[in-house]
Amino acid sequence: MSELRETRLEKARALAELGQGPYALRFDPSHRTAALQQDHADLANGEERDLEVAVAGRVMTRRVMGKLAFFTLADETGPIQLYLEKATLDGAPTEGALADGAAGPEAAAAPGNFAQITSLVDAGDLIGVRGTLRRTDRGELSVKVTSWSMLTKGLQPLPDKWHGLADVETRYRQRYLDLIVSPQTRETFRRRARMVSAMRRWLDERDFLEIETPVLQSVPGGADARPFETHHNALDLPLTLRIATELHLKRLVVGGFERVYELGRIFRNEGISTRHNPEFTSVEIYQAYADYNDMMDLTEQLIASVCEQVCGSTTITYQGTEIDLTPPWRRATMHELVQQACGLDFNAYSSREEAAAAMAAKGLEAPALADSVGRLLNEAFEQTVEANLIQPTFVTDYPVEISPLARSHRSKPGLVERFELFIVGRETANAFSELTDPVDQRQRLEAQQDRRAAGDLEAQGVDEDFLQALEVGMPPTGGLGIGIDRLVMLLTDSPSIRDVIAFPLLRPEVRPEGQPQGHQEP
RNA sequence: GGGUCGCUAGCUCAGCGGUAGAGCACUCGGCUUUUAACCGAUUGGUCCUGAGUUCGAAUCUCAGGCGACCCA
Repeated sequence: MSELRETRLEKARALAELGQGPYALRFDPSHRTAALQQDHADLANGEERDLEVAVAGRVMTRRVMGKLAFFTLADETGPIQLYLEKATLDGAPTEGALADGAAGPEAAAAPGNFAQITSLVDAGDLIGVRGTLRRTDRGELSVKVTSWSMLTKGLQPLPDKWHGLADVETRYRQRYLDLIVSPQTRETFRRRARMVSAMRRWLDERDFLEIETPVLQSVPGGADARPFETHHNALDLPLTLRIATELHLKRLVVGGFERVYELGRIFRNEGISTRHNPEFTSVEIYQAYADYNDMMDLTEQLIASVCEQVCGSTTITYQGTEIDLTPPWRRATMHELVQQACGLDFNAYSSREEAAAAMAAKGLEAPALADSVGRLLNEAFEQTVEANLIQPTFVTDYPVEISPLARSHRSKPGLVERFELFIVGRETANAFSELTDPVDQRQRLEAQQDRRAAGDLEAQGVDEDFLQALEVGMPPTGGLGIGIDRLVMLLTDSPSIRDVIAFPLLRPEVRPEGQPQGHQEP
């Protein structure tokens, strides 16, 4: 059943007998393949260039024809063809083919060498080669190999070289295989890394200080979500994984850091979908002496800048739809948007019953948990507006009931100075003029706790330590949180959050009892 | 949580009640300009698991597992 693996193990033993690893210590590539492709684009078909190069990578394909063979070798930057000629590999040693002691003995030109590389090297193996450059008659830049060494023998075959890895489950469970054979997957994670890096650079350049705050917390807060629960043994202390970084970053603002941010992992004990993974990455940004209007400006500039750097433009295509991220973005209040979408003016309702009746008349659902006009407004928004906000839109001025950490609106009773950013129908950012009044904040959190007692598992608790910090005095502050994963989805045209998380959470794979992990057999 | 779809060789898939198949990969033979190399031969299976219906189940039914998508 594991004939493939057994065959490869035998080859590994044969290589060991030849003094060829098969698990080398190191190798010194002189170039990466993309650089060679670029630097020698001028080399004409059939021409050789007398430049000694050394490249290392994974053998992706093999084409053996008698006394000549072509392999495709890929390093991180891409592929290059290996030109393997029996006459060259079995002939007299050349000067450049001397063994690299640190890499172990190399098979330099010697009788039988061609047979060895063609019979002992499989697709999937990692090898290092030395040779000169040659562009073949068919126009493929190649390394004409004079010596080679096995760096790591692969025991498992690669996925189908033509169809690649189509099974999504395998792509998630064995992401390394996906990365080996799917250029698109590699590009997605490169782009993600560039995005995160660009974001940090943008913030650092503007004097924002990145400070890490605790993941393990006694009181989860800063968001409406259920936490993961864990336990500290030595202190015999129940703890939860953070559901937001908000409350600690605000403590830092109290402490005098006027511009802080944290880009890191958040954990929410919730369902999984194309937009949700239980652990995900957010960046929260706090700027003293700023309000939510400033944070809208900041959000536009930050995201547009990152997009420009990563995609080369602020106009992108997501799943076939053109998205224009060029600032400024549309700003509209939640009330306006709901009224436009379904004709209901929530300013006109003085009781929940009135609002619920109006919603029912429009065929909208009014769940029992939505026990106020404000919560119903939010319901109406989610049911009629949210999915249609395709181009970037700041939705502003939320009901106070669903925004316990945001400052009351300067002129609109019952509302707070809050916005959420929607792009392609998805919540991508959330921000407020922060609530700095400790008395108001206590009342808001206590109201949350009452809801929790009444059965709302996502309602927040009262963080006394945070309230104490507010009593010391927090400057007026604008706060912003951006969902990094959803932004990566947007900028990499990925339909699912699992496409932008290297190892998304999956149920453990069931394996036959007593069988080792992986696909190998006993 | 509900609905729909999927799970067959290492990979990509066909087969849909009558002996488990193809391409690629692997193994062997041939081949000095291939690039999905080609030609010939061979090898490879817990048809996701379990129960049921049937003379006979990969195929039909039920339950379960894992996944995808949609909905809440």
